[in-house]
This record gives sequence, structure tokens and C-alpha cells, in this order.
Amino acid sequence: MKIGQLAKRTGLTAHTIRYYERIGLLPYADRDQSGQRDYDQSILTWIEFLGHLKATGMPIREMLHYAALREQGPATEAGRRELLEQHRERVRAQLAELSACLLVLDTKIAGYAGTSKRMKEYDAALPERRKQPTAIKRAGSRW
Amino acid sequence: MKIGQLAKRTGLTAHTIRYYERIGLLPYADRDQSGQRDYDQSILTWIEFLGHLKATGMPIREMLHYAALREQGPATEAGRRELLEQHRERVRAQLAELSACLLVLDTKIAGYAGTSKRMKEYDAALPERRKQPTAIKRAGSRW
DNA sequence: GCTTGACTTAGAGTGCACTCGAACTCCTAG
DNA sequence: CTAGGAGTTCGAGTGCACTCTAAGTCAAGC
Repeated sequence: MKIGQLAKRTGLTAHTIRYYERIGLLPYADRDQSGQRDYDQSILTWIEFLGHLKATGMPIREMLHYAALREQGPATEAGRRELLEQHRERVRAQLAELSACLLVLDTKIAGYAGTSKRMKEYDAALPERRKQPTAIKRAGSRW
Repeated sequence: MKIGQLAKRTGLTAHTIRYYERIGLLPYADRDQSGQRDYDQSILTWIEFLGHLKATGMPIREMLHYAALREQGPATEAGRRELLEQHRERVRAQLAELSACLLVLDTKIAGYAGTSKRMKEYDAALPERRKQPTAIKRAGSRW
């Protein structure tokens, strides 16, 4: 698999894949006779896992740490487990904070419900008005 | 309340508070006779709410949008509600993704459990060894 | 009266994670 | 045989959200 193909399958750009290799997040890829990277399927699993770490807010330097342990083989398994366990705690904390913030948002939105209700009543009082008065709003949403 | 006091109470730095005012995220603060910002309690609620938006990943430019609507008074309530509703959807999506990633982490960590078990057995085979071999780990945790 | 420390401004610098540009090589299809 | 498209390297540029510096003002305590 060439880099463009891999990019398509992972959602990363070819630029990003090269960048990840450069910094050591991806192993140095085998090149074909003309020097182009040739990937096998196994890289997909690793990239997917990196995606999970990224999605949960792990900074690249910590992923590098994990990647480095991984390259050193089975002797580092305990270290890797510990790294992931620590990260898991952070993810749990994040989940808790996010849930709390979601409640705050719900409350805040409920506080605007009066406005919504008043507007609905106002709309209802007008004859034949389409719902979704929001259809036009996106244009100029950048200030 | 002076800026230093506010910084202490919000966990932001004075630098950040001035930066937020500069970009319009905080309203222009009243100054005392010597030109120093003097805040009243009400700013705390706003900063706390901004903190929730930030914690849930809202970019500053969107907070600015919300702040701008807010400054324009009650006429913008429907717009604000909608902005928050859209953001709430993103937060829900984030929560879902985070939960999924947590499962992946759990699975991965469980996969290392064998290592843990082997190490425990090894430890158990040694006479009188303290648990928590991790106590020293923090030193040098930065590579 | 002088030091200390908190404040003021404008603007420059930082760290992160990409993202892109330039100049090049190589393979394939017409 | 040549045009196009995908790849290569190296290094510079971008966007975000701060974070800090420099040079100065001001009020309180010794």
C-alpha cells in the first residue's frame, strides 16, 4: 500500500503520515525499488490505536513514549500498561467533566426555552409562516 | 476585585484575563482612578461559563460569537440558544467517542494483564518484596 | 522618601500539531 | 516520448491559545 492509499484509509493526509514517521510515531516504512513507502495492513491497526489516544487528548510526546516502549519489545509491557492505565484515569476524568458540562449546557439551554416558547407563540400568531427560520443563517457565520 | 484577585479565584492568570478582554471574550472592565481593572462578582459567573465551553472544546472564535450575541441583549437569545444547542450536540458526540475509546483502552490494558500476572507471580516467588514497585517512577517521567 | 509589589500597555515569543511549498524523481497512459 | 499524477526530501509557514517581556505607573508600608 502506497502512502496515498493509506491516507485514504486512515483519514490522515500523506503529509501527516510522513510527519508521524519523521517524529517516530510511525515506524520507518519499507521503501520500494524507487524509494516510495510501501505499507502493509498491520500499520492500520497501529494508526487506529493512535487515533484513539489522540481522540482522548494524549499529547504526541506521550504517544512517542508509548511508541518507543513498543519498539523495545515485550520487556516494556508493564511500562506500557502503566502508561495506558494513567491515561485511562485522565480519560475517565475527562468524561466526568464533559458530563458535568453537558448538564450545565442543558440548564442554560432550558433557560432560553422561554424565549423559544415566546417566539413560537409569536410565529403561531402570524399566518402561514414556515418553520426553520434558521435556514439562511449560515451565510456570514464568520462574523 | 483587582485582576490578581480575580486570577486567583478563577484559576486563570492575569495575563490570560487581559488577553480575554483584549479579544472581546470578557467585557471591557471598569478601571479605578489609577487605571486598574476593578471587577465585580458577576464576572465570575461568566468566566465560569466560559470555562465550561472551553472544557468542552469550543474554540475561542465561537465563544466570541456567543459573547457578541450576549452583549447585544435579549434580542439574540434565540441565536444563543441555537449556538448552545449545536455545541451540545458536539459535546454529546465527544462523550460518545470518549466512551468508545475508554472501552478500547480497557481492552488494551486487559491484554497486558497477562504481563501483570506473570510479574505478580514472579514477585510472589521472591521473599518479602514490597508491592508498589512504581513508587520511584515519577522522577524522570519526562523521557 | 524609597522600596516593593501589583498593576498598566503594546507587542513579541512559545508550544503544539500539523500543513504546505519547492524542487525533484519515477511510473503509467496516450 | 511526453504529459500527468503520485511519490520523495527538507524546511518553512500556519492557526490556536496563550504566555511572557519591557518599560512604565501607582499605592502602601517601613
